[in-house]
Amino acid sequence: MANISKFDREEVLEKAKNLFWEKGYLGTSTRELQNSINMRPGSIYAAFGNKSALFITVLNHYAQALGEQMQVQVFGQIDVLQAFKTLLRELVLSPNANRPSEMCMLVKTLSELDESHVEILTQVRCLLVNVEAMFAQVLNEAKEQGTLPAQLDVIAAAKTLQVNIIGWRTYLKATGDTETIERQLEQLFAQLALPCH
Amino acid sequence: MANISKFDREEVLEKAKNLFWEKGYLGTSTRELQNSINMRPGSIYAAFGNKSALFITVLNHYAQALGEQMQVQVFGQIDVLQAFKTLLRELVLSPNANRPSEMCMLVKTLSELDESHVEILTQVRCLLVNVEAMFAQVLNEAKEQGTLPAQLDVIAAAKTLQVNIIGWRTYLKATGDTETIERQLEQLFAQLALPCH
DNA sequence: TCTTTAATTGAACACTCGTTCAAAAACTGT
DNA sequence: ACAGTTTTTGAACGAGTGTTCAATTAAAGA
Repeated sequence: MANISKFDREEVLEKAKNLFWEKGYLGTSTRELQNSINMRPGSIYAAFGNKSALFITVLNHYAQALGEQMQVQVFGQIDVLQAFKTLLRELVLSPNANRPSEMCMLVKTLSELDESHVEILTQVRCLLVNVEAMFAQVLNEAKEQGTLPAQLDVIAAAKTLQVNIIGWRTYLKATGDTETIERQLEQLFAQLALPCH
Repeated sequence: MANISKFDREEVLEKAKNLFWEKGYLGTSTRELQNSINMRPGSIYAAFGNKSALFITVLNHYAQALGEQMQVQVFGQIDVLQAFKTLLRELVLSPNANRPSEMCMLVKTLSELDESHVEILTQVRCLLVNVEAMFAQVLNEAKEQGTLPAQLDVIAAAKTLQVNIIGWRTYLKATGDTETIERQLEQLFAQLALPCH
């Protein structure tokens, strides 16, 4: 088993992430991967196992980056709800960011693979649960900060957020209609702030 | 150019649809396709061109079936909105239906492919626009029937429906949590019926 | 410095991919 | 029944797939 230095490993995972994110799991060949991360097949297999194991490692790397971004840009802020909305806008509408794909990598993977790739799907499902939990955590903290009504069902609202974000990013890839999504995002947050529903 | 009888062609497209829908465009090999539709490569290529052309034909077949279902099960009914809601519940929650995938085939395709498959993506985008237009048509008719308020912005509501359905089906593949989606579906229709927002 | 251990290389493997095409079979019209 | 046309067949092609492994290079320890 090979040992890559922590710095290199980060860089390698970042490049692999960009390629996988853009082309998908099936659409990415190991040959492209080799060029992208500048490693020869033997080294890759020594360090990561095989294609699917590398992919799962990349998925975890992707999710962890998201978690860290949330930690810094949301939970570290005074008004958590406002910060969350800002991050979401940046993440979904991304006016400038040159992401490999408009889609969330987790959702893209969930969409492209059938149940014959159980290991990968299981991991994706697990990571999506984590994301939803983070959303719930944000909403809870917002409740404590008084920016959301006390009666709000946080669990249900987190699920609604998840569904909408998935829909938004996919819809954007289909239409590019940012105005509509901007409006829907605004409307959803307005709805959350309502005393009851 | 081969000519398949209309009956056979329908059957072939149906089987190809089921395979492509389950495994995706990249995940389906022409070899599997040959077995599934029981045609030899030469015949397939004579009848449909190549893999991507066959796939596009299948996509159109898929969308047309959806359109016909809407025509019969929604526009043919007395209460259009109610019928639409029923169809949606069946389509999204599908308690018994053994569909090849929980996901919408158009969305699955949109998700899995990057811009290197322009022809396919373009067709998917076009078909999704048609679906959204059908939604708008339903809402308009519901308005005329008085089951939706006159002030409703039909175009915006159709987009909201589209986004939510995409989100619901994807979320269901991730979690299998039908109760949540059932609740969200109910909530969305309740919201549409509100005089204003 | 020299031996031992670890990591990297890239050619090669067995297989699958999408696609083609000459030959065989099945129809058509007379 | 026969010639002409269309359709189907399936072996074969070249390129690409994920993966392996003996040989080479680099690192570590004495």
